[in-house]
Amino acid sequence: MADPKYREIAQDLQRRIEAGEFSPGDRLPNEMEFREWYDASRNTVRDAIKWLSIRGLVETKAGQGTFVTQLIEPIITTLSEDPETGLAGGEGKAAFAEIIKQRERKRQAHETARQEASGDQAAEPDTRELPEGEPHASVPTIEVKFAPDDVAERLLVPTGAEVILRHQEFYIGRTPWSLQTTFYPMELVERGASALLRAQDFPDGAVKYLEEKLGVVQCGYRTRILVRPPNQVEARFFRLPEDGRVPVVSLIRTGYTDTEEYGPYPFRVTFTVLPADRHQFVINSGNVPEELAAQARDQ
Amino acid sequence: MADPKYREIAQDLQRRIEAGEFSPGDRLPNEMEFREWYDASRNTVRDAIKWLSIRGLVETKAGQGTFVTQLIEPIITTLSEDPETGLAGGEGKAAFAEIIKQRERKRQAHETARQEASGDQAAEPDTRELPEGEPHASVPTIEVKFAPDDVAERLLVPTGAEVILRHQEFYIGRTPWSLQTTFYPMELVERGASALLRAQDFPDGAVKYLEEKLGVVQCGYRTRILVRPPNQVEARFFRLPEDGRVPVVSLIRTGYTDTEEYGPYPFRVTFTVLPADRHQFVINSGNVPEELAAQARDQ
DNA sequence: GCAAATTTGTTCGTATGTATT
DNA sequence: CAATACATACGAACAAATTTG
Repeated sequence: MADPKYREIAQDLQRRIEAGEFSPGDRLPNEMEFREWYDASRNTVRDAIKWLSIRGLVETKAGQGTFVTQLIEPIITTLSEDPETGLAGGEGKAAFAEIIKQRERKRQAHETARQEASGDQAAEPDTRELPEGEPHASVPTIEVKFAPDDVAERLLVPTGAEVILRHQEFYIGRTPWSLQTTFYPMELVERGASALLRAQDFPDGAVKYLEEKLGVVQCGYRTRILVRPPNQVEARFFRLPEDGRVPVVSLIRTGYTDTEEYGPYPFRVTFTVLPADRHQFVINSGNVPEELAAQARDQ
Repeated sequence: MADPKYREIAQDLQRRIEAGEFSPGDRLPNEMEFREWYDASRNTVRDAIKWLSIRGLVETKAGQGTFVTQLIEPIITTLSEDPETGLAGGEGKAAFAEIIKQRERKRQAHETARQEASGDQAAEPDTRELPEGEPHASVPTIEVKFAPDDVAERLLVPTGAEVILRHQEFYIGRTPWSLQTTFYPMELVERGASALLRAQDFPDGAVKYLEEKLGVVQCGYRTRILVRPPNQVEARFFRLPEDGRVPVVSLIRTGYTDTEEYGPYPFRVTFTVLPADRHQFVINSGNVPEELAAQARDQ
């Protein structure tokens, strides 16, 4: 009992929103109106709105008003290998194919839904949109740096050893999609993989290049997934709301090779960062019947 | 340019914290002192602290003060199958073994670190602690319900069909760890799996039980991963901070079976919820040399 | 066990700044 | 340029949680 007033207001508003009194995208009454509704001061109303905003239910826009958050259609990334192509999910170009496929599925689902919509109590139409435009990558930026702790630990090189850093930004049309940074030990360049230092894309990916150039075959990889608040660079790139409510997912993928000469060792570590509010991930284990795998809406 | 005052203060404090002027767990000066430091009103100082608090850098405790957030040692869950045991990661009992193993590794790492600590500029000691006590599960609660949309879609039953819901809470010692709810189609009970309705644990897991009882073998499963704000029940169970800054990770795992009689079909869907600030996930693909897999600290 | 002191939390009022229409 | 709506900033008072004496 006896919640503070601003939370009572927030919860009443949450109830109203969830009851459908306001729909996603709707503008809410302005602060002055709420002041009268709830007989509270403007600051208290603002506290309530802030509480809802942090929880992602509403968004405020200076000069415009407060709006019920529009759900975002999540982009889904498969992190397990494709059993057919054997391709690693979630990285660079490999992910391009997936977003295209997902769009196609969505289009088909819409068709089906339209045909079935002869029924009356039709489920609410899914108005969420995937970002428009083609997926593409920025030109990579290259740096040679001293390995920070976490990179050194993963590449099994001494802290402070020189490593190559290749950084790319990915977009879907004009929507920022992901930030990706890969570290390679300098040793690969010394052994002849000089193209790692050139600021240009590898058409089939850097892993493929290393395989062809040096015979360094990726025999396996480990992906670590964690969730954290965005740093300033990330918040700006992804245009995340100022209030810091949207976390990012960080994928840390260490690739291993195994040669007779050197034995097994890690040869690259890739950090991929994505906003957590518009990305989901899928892992298939064993035999998942693709045709049944529900394209269920997310809870 | 010209950031608002409260953000200038917040960023100055962030810089000081990151520079080590205050260490994790330290109490910061109180609001009145900050008021003098920055020549700002108490409310402005509070706005700055709130900004840091949402980003997880500090925590406020009424009557005590504001503290630099203590890093939490993440619990790591492997979502790919164990190549030896073939066991699904992240679920119920299977996860118990992992936390035990992780603790053991941590203990060993500490030993090693102590021996190497003869060096001078020793890396800061990792003071983060894993939760104490043994992992254990609550007695399951059972319900028979009409399938909500998302469950129905995943189990390929009509919306509103009856399903069995088994819910459990997992703890490590007295620390809440995860909430787990599994839905089974009613049909499994009709075919004889009546123990699904009994409020008791399956010592080897429900999947094993269904295999032995009905010959329903899980041939594969798909795990969907998403991040979202906690609902009220989750926030209370996990004792998440009131300010709503800690999101939860939701794992949705659909298990498939494939029989000659019925063909392939989904036979269960499990929703697992974990706080995102103290959990990380790992997926192994291909051949990852276990002895090399870095126990790196997280960025 | 209680009372005082300390510290953050809530609520009001008011004025001015900034973004958008 | 004017009107509207949210954002920032200050001041003040009291409430609630916690520690300390």
